[in-house]
Parts: sequence; C-alpha cells; structure tokens
Amino acid sequence: MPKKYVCDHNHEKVGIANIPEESVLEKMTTMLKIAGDKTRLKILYSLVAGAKCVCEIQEDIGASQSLVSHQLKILRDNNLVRTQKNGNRVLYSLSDSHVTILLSLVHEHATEED
Amino acid sequence: MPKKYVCDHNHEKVGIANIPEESVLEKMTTMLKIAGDKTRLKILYSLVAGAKCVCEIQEDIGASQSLVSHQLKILRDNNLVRTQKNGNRVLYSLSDSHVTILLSLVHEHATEED
DNA sequence: ACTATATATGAACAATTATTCATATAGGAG
DNA sequence: CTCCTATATGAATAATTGTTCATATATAGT
Repeated sequence: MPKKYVCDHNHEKVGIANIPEESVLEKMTTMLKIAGDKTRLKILYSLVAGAKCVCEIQEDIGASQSLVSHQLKILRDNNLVRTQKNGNRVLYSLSDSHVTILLSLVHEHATEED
Repeated sequence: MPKKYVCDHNHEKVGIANIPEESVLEKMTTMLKIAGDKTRLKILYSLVAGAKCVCEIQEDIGASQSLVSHQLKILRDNNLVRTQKNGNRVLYSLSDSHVTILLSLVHEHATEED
C-alpha cells in the first residue's frame, strides 16, 4: 500500500496559527473574491466618488448595461454596495467604509516597487 | 434592427470616477483573487504567526501536501509570500505587511453586524 | 391606453480554477 | 550509492464563474 508521508520534525513554531472559524473565513473569502474581478473593481472605484445610477456606472467603466447590472447584483447580494430607489433609477453606493479602505490598501500594494 | 439604449439624462455626478489604469487594476484584482480562496486564506493566516515550512502549514490548515504546495506556488508567484531555503525544508513567510493589514481589514468587515 | 427609458434576469457558452492522484526532484542520513 | 523525508509538479476532473444575448419588469411621460 502507498506510504503516507507525515513530517516528524519538531515544529519550533514562532507562533500558533490563529485561523478564524469557518463562517468568518467564508465571509472573508467572499468579500475578497467579489472584489477580485476587474469589472466589479471598476464599479467600486466608480462609486467611491459617490452614489450613482446604473447608466452612470456604465459610462464610467465602459461596459454593457447587462454586464453592469449583473455585477451590481453580485456586489449587492454580498453587501459591498447598497441601493436606493429614485423614481426611474436605482442609485448604488458603497455599503461601508471598509470597501474604500480595501481599495486604497490593495492599490498601495499593487503600486509598490519590488 | 435592435434599439441601442443609451441613457440621456444629466449625470449630476458627485464626483468623477478615478479608476486606476489597466495594469494597476490587473495587479489589484490578482491580489484580491489570490487572497479570496479559503485554502490560501488559511495559509496566509498560518504565516501571520511567522515563517513556517510546508509541513507545518499543512498541519495548521489540515490540507494535503499537494494542495498546500500548489497553493503556495500560486501565492509565491503572485508575491503574497516569500521563500527561504533551509536545508531540506522551504520556509514560507508573508511577503509584506500589506498582507497582514489586508487580513485584519477584511476580518473586521466580515465580523460586523448588519 | 401606449411609448420610451432604466434596470433586472434567465439561459447558454467559454474560460478559469480548486482539488486529487500519481510521480518527480532534491537534500540529508546512513 | 541507497533510503527517507520534504517539496514540487503534470495531468485529469469537477465545479465555478464572467460575459453576451435576448427578454422581462418597472417607472415616467404623453
């Protein structure tokens, strides 16, 4: 039968891993996954400037109505953006300040020299 | 022929969208996408405590050697972790403080009441 | 009522991706 | 050199996901 490899050396750990519980991990990966798409990232950036309706976002990021609407639904379902009806239109805005901070943090990482 | 819908109302924009250039967006989505996976997120958490070899990580997160190795390669290729050889072993560590900050920021967002 | 605008959604497709299994490399010990 | 441990990698599979096209809903104006 095949050998099972289990390392046996002493793990002089610098520290014990403090991994959050499953449900929190789930929420975290969701937020990261949702933000980790170019179309949605553009949408989020478009909304940093303030609440906008769908067609404004459409113009800002240069994508089709259907695509923007689909991605807005995903962002909304996952609590990254909020909506507010205004007659014919639906105004979208960032749901909380974490999103803005996330953008600037990741931006900083992305624009650093190696 | 099908009608092309282009909205025509005045966009009294709160602010002009300041979307980063394509190459920066690419790097940003990459970082987010890479972090947005449960296995890799666990690995990153495991490394917050300090540099560890592959089999330590394996134990920390309870995943197979192959899976951990594959995901470490992805994390490494995308500059989220660094490596350092030590004889037989390869020590992995977080590549910069942005990663740690990213974790705590997203954690905060994930553990907030609605 | 009807028409036009603004947004949402279902289905289909292409593309990407996480995981497993099997195997390969590489270093240390004997 | 041979054996064992530690890590890496290629191929295959299963599952998820981004985008488009066509169509539906909803609100406003006439």
